[in-house]
Amino acid sequence: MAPKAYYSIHPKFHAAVDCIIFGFEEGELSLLLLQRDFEPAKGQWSLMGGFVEEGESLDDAARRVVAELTGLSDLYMRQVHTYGDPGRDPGERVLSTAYYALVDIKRYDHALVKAHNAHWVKLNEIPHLIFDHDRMVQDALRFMRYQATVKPVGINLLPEEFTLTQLQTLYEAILGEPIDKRNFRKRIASMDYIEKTGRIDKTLSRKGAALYRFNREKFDGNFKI
Amino acid sequence: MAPKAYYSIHPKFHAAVDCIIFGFEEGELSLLLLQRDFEPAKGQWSLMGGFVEEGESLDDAARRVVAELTGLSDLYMRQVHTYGDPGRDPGERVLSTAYYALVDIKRYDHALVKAHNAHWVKLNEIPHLIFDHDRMVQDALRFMRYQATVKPVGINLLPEEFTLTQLQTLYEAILGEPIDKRNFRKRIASMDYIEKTGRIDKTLSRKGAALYRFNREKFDGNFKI
DNA sequence: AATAGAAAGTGTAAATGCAACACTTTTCAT
DNA sequence: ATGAAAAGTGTTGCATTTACACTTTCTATT
Repeated sequence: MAPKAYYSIHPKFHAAVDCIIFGFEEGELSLLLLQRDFEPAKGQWSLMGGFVEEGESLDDAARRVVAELTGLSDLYMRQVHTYGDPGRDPGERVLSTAYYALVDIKRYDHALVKAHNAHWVKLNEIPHLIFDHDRMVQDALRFMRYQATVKPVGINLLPEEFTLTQLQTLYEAILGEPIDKRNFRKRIASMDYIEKTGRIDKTLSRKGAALYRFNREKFDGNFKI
Repeated sequence: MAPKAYYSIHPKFHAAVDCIIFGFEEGELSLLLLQRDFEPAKGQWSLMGGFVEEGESLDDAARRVVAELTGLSDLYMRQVHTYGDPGRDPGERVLSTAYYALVDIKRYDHALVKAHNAHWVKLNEIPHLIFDHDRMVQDALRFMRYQATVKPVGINLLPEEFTLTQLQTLYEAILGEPIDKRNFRKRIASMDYIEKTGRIDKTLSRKGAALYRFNREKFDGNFKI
């Protein structure tokens, strides 16, 4: 076994997680940001974060922190990067691991979000954030965009059932460019894991649009990344 | 400013870096692994790692750890992922950030590697490693393979000047599949940042092969990822 | 001096995937 | 009855990728 000194001669650090929480509304991506009514950096904007506790994995800490703010515990989340420069937190040294989360904006707990003084902010209206959170957002956005091109993670931003128009608008928001409707629908049609539910949504058009659903089993079977 | 208690009520953790060091020889990728002659886990195989010290960034710690083993301080390195499950290190709780490094196998310091009881091990001969190092290797390999498909990071595994045959063999090793010579050379010819030096290598064939070099300036100009 | 061996180097044609492009259908509110 | 608004639907050209085999050059050997 290792002698205690093997570990104890080395320093320890606070560990935190910071979460880039993406939502989708009005055809645009938004982030859930805190206007901090607490120290440190009271009054400034930041990501939702929190310290890692004893016996808690990084992934669990990120899930807990996001659930504290949104009330949602079943979100799609991915680790992005760990930021460890000395001085990145001017108070004490903290290593922070960034995670991104994808939220169906119809589902989050409005009361919790309000209690934290958090707000959905559209991507192109994001204010300057504290510490290195601006960079975290850039890194998370790039990573999420990349993932969205190789697997349908974006679907986690939509309700369980969605129309192809919603899906296309979402991908236009994620990629930041318009997509041809016919080419888009051709591509979706070739993905057997995006399947018609048979139900029709009539809230957005007179004609009504077919509702689709993501079939995780078919996807996991056909696809490995 | 933040009250001290904001930080001090939270636990601190040891922070480490573990390095997946790739090399290329005999047409195959290898990793530089330690056969540990020290505790913990003496006698077993592991990645080269080390603790993060006060005032040292994660990137700096990773560079230091790789330099301790190879003597090389100018390597291409990238952060892969941070592993923070409680119990991942059976001794004490340690958060470990994995980095991969690419080494020109002609350049490393043989004495240092020998002193650490380290060995180059071909990818398909890798023994079971301690803790979660097996998973780190899998994650690093996937990440490095992906990066190699979008930018020419593989070139960091070759000497300053290299032949097209060497480059092709390297990419075959990275991607794990054979590549057609004519198609490969057509693609390389379209990359103006891989340029002929005018020099000829005669060590590998009677006829001699043109030596090429990576032009970082041309690449950075033409290409953004 | 001839030659055999070994790696370097070179072009074309078919197939596939991707991008561009505009009109019809359906339904409901007026 | 009709106008408005969104849903839905195929084809063609272009570019990229893949498949495929022989010639050149040099030197070590005989």
